[in-house]
Amino acid sequence: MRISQLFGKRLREIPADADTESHRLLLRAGMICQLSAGIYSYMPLALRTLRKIENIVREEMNRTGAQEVLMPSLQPLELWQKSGRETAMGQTLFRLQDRKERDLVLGPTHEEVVTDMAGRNVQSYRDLPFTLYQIQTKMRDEPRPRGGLIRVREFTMKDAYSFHASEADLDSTYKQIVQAYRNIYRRCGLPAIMIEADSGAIGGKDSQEFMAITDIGEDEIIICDSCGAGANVEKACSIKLKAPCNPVQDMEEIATFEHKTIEQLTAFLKISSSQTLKAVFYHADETMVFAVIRGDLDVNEVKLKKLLRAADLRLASDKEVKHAGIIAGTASPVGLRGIKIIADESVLSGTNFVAGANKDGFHLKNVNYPRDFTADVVADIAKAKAGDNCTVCNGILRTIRGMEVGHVFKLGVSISDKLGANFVDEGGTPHPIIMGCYGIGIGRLMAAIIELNHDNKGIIWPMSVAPYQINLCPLYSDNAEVVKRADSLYQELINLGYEVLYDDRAESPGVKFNDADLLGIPLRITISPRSLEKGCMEVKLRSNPQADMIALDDVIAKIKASLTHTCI
RNA sequence: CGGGGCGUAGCGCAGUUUGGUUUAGCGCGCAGCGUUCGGGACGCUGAGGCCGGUGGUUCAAAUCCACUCGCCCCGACCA
Repeated sequence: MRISQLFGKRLREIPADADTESHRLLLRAGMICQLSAGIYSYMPLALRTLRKIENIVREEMNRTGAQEVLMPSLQPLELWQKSGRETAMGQTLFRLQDRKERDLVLGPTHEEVVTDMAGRNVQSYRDLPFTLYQIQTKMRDEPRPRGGLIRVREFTMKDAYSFHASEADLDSTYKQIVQAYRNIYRRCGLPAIMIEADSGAIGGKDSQEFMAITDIGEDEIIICDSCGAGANVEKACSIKLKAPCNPVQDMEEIATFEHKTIEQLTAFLKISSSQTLKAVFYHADETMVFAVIRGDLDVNEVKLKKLLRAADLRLASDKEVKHAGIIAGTASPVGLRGIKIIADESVLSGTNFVAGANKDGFHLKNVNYPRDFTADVVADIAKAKAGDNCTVCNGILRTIRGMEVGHVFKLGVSISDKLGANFVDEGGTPHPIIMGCYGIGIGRLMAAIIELNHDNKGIIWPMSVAPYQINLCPLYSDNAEVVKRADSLYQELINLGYEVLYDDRAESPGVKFNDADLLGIPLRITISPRSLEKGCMEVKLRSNPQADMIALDDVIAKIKASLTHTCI
């Protein structure tokens, strides 16, 4: 491709609305064009990279034995009502009606459609197992699109679904797909780690996410450097610091005046926050929930929501708190009646806590579980944090941020059961098909690759996903010898099957070099009168500041070697 | 949905507080000609705007008021 013919302008100035590096670079390189919030066109360079990523994904999926299909974006709302996920998806679902006023949705994902299709084509355990996948457009009315391609409303996703007669069989396919995912990230030049994840509203057993580690990532990850275990903070468990344990003493009321928050209370009483109990009130599906946790910890709302099996969980309003007879600032589980109490395990890991007295200006000293109060449920509802200990190896945990570039989980029968997708076993008994599902956002993967592969000049594409392999860069377009050499090398490289971006413009060297760095094509070949006088061309890797002067006769061999060497 | 910011030429911005000196400007980019050229060259000439939209106030609105649409960021949310 000649740059003079290439559609899409490179920008010198940084677009004002772009805050993340991948967004800025995608815009500056002329790769994407925004149509609306979270809705983008992919221009020729971007599409080439997307296609390469798709092909890597396709190869690795095919290698697991998965079969490619293509399912519709237009889906009857009815299917979503049947699966029960219409409400779970809420406003994220794009809805529309056809001319007969039948309700449709634009598919945000395809569990429903694929399960329906599987159900129609499976009768017996003999028809199982199989895995289907597609590379297709998803539409989600995200509340807040952001960061260019990082969170968008219309995007391409590879989504795969596996169908099994047994859990053991699901486990084995799951492992294969995880390996395929690792291969995909490696081949795309994107370091990604696998962590434990919450399976979300969809339910299911195991769930893992693949994360590209970057500060602009939307997820917080708790990670252990000693054993390598990692988990999304939504899911992470940890061993908390011990609170002082002393002989149990009698409970007594103490005046604490205006000291209401944990900070004020600990300063006033000169104790550590781990010697206090904190109360947090939630509104879970129309009922009030009172959560009790040690004062030095925070409630993990995802864990709590899951524990309560609540569709909706939010902090209770001041009004609701008051209505429940709770005095905020000195709320207490002691003597509380008529409200569901959930206690974090940490209430067991200390003694003689200071808790509220549910009486303005007073707190209770020496509160002990279960002597002084009991909970309906005692469970782990605490947020893991940096400095806690790893539950696997007791190492010290730390926090990093990550960008989700893949998600796999064991769905089980949650969808197939509702949609009546059954098989009969050897004995002729029907069972819902056991499922797994596996997703990779292709566009987001491209954005992640840029986030992790760039410098202050521009993108540094890994060879495997670069829009072109070679940037042919002749300087001084009025020099006949340069042009002749460049034209013939361009033709020769194309004949050899290489993908070449030929900078045939009459621009100054500075402009060409800067554009080359911005576009990030892995190999740059510079042809100039100066190098030709020495009987050479200049060969340079984008990832390497040094260029090599290569004798004309050796240039092709050098290019071949460089490409083989940098191909992943 | 809560909080903040922004809509003026393809891009980046000034002008808006205090309405009139603006025929609405600057830089980049764009077109033509010439001189240049190893890390975003220079000169000359030129094109390009219903100042997001609608309605008001006024002799007069990019500028004041009301409504509205759109975009970005933080939070909530996120199979």
